[in-house]
Amino acid sequence: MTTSTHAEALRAPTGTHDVMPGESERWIALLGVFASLVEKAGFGLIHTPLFEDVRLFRRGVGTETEVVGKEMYEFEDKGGRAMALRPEGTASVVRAVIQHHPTMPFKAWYATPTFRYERPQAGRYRQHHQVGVEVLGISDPDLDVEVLELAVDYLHALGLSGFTLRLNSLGDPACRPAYLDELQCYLTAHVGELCDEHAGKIDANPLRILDCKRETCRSVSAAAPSMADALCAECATHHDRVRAGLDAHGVAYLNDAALVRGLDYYTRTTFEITIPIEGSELTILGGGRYDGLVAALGGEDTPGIGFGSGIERVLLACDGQGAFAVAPSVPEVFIIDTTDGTIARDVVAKLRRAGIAADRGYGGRSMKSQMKSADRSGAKFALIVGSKEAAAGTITIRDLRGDGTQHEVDASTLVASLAALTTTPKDLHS
RNA sequence: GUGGGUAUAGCUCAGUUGGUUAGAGCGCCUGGUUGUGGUCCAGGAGGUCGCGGGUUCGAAUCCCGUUACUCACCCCA
Repeated sequence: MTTSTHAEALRAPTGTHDVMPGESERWIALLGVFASLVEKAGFGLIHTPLFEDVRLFRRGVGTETEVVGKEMYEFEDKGGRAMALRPEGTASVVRAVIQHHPTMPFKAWYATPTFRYERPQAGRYRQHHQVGVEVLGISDPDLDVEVLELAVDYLHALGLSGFTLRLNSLGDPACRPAYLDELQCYLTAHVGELCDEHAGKIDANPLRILDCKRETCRSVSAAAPSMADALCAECATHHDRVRAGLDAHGVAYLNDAALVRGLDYYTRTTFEITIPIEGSELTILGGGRYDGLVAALGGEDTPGIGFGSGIERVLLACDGQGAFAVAPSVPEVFIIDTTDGTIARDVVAKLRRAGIAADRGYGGRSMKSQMKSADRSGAKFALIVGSKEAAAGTITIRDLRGDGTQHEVDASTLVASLAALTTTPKDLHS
């Protein structure tokens, strides 16, 4: 068991991490919570490739975005094709919809690794994992409310609280271009007051500046024209209906006109959920409507909406709140065989086929050391086979979690004896 | 991409103004007689002190470089 500490030792690449047994039980449980929630709402699981033609993300997410412009894992395959590891979940789903023409509405959920080449820090990875949902084919604002409620219900189902839902409308092609012009004019007039970072971004991404946290930009953006005032009648009506739905259902939110998302495809409803983690606010879920995306990627004009949520960040938040603790799985019984191991070999197989979670000791180690393994395994019972039991055709069952009582049963009735042991206490008390 | 911090045993960390065979706790292994864990006791395994170079009689300790980790900015899940 000697491991090298040399520099050349292989390790997980920067920004990636292993989810080891002991921790992975929690991942299984989280996926179970999410799956059962969204399946009840009519969503079906979709798997799409981890990598796609790089043009999908460039055209879908936008070349000007950080996510695509700077952070994408791009590579050329052996056939010379330009590919990219997915930096977000929506584009692939939309591509699949365009490719397969499912009947509308189309509702799908996913759980997938997501890749962004950036400097890792707390809650930020180069490979992280997201669960999410997408709905295509419906522009009804009541659907927006449903999707938002799913997001909130998911976090509540994990036991999280104290998070903030921010909501905004980014308008649509009827009203956003005019607003952007207006905003750019305003910003250009005040370019001298912007921070160095953003002074050069007025043309590329003016909305971004509204979200800058520096004092200089803040005072400029405070007086900037607001998208909320520039929404066309249709977008305003849509937004009002979404807010009315959330209000009617008691879903708390903050209407935040400065909320900007990092992906270009959003229209109308956009939102994100943040939560305090170790002193700072971390985004754990984000999404919105993307009514123009399908058409932009070559499909028929189809509205869409969805969200993605980072599993690592959500679990970090759970840690911070002591929420969603998941016990590691343990065997029900642990078999100890100090003879030649034949009985352990046969008993463990028999028990597992009977649906009993069973583990065992190996290598003919001493009774003491196998008992230690049994204890560590977390099993409720140790099944002991020594020379005495082997000769008599019996097995000793020892209670490891109670007072240590043990009794010898006939090997042929083991399964029944175990069943009796696990149900007897219940019968006595009821 | 920019800036700060850290790097010693599987894990969490000590290691004094540079000084001889590098330590602790936890974990792991083996024992504490005749077949029994969780407590206790004893013993044991396990470290080119991240890597490379320099200063020095002598470097885990000082200097430079490098890599990794980590935190923050940017951005985002």
